[in-house]
Amino acid sequence: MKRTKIKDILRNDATNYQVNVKGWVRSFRNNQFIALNDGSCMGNIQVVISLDTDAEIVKQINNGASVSVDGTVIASMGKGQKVEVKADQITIMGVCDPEQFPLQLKNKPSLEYLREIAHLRFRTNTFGAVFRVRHTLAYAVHKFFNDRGFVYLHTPIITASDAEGAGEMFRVSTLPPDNPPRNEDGTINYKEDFFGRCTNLTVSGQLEAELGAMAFSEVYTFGPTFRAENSNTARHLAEFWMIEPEVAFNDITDNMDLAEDFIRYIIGYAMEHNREDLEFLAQRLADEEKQKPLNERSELGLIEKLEFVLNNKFERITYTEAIQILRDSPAYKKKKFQYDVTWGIDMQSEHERYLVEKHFKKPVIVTGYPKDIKAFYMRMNDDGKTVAAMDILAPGIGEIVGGSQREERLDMLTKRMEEMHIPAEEMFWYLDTRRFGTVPHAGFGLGFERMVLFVTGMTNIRDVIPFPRTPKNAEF
RNA sequence: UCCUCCUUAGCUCAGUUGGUUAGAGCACAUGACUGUUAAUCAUGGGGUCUCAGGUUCAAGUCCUGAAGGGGGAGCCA
Repeated sequence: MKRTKIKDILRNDATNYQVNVKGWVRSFRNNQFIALNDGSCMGNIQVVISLDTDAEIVKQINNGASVSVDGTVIASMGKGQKVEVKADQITIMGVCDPEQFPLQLKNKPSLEYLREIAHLRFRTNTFGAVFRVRHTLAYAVHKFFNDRGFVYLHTPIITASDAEGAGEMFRVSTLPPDNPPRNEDGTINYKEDFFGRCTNLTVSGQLEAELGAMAFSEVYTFGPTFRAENSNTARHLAEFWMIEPEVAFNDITDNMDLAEDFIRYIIGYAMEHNREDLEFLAQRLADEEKQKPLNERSELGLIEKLEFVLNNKFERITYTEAIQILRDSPAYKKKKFQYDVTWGIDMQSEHERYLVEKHFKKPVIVTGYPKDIKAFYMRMNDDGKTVAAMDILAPGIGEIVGGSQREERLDMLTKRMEEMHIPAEEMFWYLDTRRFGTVPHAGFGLGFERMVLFVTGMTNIRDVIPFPRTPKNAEF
């Protein structure tokens, strides 16, 4: 018989039909009742086995074992579930030695412990929910852009440009690490390397996406990104997924509108399609918050927070206004900030958190940053001091989006590159877009895992990517 | 990378001022029960107190160092 997904049995009330279900045992009670889960949804189906089931088989129905059950869906005779499967035949597909199985669900294993057994943690309610939501968000990303006529552009994973300046990169090389060929001055001779030059894993697909936007008008990338920074925080990964739309003819305001629509859309899509998972995660978060002192708890539950974001426009302020708000704040006057606030500073997390979590209590888009703290490709404003950058700051996460209108004027761009010591010769292909039919354009980068954090209410980025890569950690 | 805290049974955690044989719940094993809902009940096994040094008559407990992890910061998405 063809397998029926547990989700499909649970979501309709029909009874008295034959099914085959397959899955993993979550709980076995009273030598009779199996809570079976196949990952298709949060819920388990209760399988009832007959009292005369072979004792050898009963013995093998342990937590974690995989079983296949032929039976009849009936209205449940017990409380706690509407329907259940009365088993005619049960076979053990894979035994699971309870003495060795490291995942014992009844022990309330901590997130930190589960991270050490990341290969098994999908079998928990929490991670089941997180990764179903992650999937839905990823699907919604593609759907959003596809529905709006964007071209999904696969930008390279391996790049030779060392001019992006976005932090430390992972080198890609086939040279023998213990004895690489060297130039006369002792430096490594990359001419003998696989690509004939020094290459790295990408830190951003933006520059290439801009090339695509100069032909398709609107493109986006969604792929892995690598940063070799020694960042040990709950918000950083060495390997993460980034979404980078790039749109010709858009200015900074269009860019903000796009980012806001996009974020709202994918949240709404997850709310619609993963309601059960999100409700479980909301409850999990609420339970976790009960452990915290009152003043550290969030005012809104997870669902309420997401609904709030869906129903309220983001606050839009300029950098200059942000600085003014901070300087006028009671926190500043009482000298609560560790770092001083003056125009020109790169805002510290304490400043960003104050704006988002205390002052506005919602996502905030900050525009018009001083040119000196932003990248070379951002468009110079008429004041000559600020650039058309935008960061979106989210409560609890910090910077979730970083974007800008790009400098489309060749003379301005080359001037900025000179000032910031970016080698223009190596970037001829980038500058060519400004030479041959340049147009105003804008785009942004959104850290996918940070988005998943925001939607699931999880607090450590290592718990929203299946197999996290962080400094000193590349297990699995 | 910096600051700070933590590391005791398979998991989650107690462990008093340094003092006899280091405890609990869950998990696990054996048995009982059989419409259970993290099933329940009884019995039982299970410890290099993270590691390496040191102080002391005596160290899970105090000191030094290392490793791993958490929280915060920086860098950023």
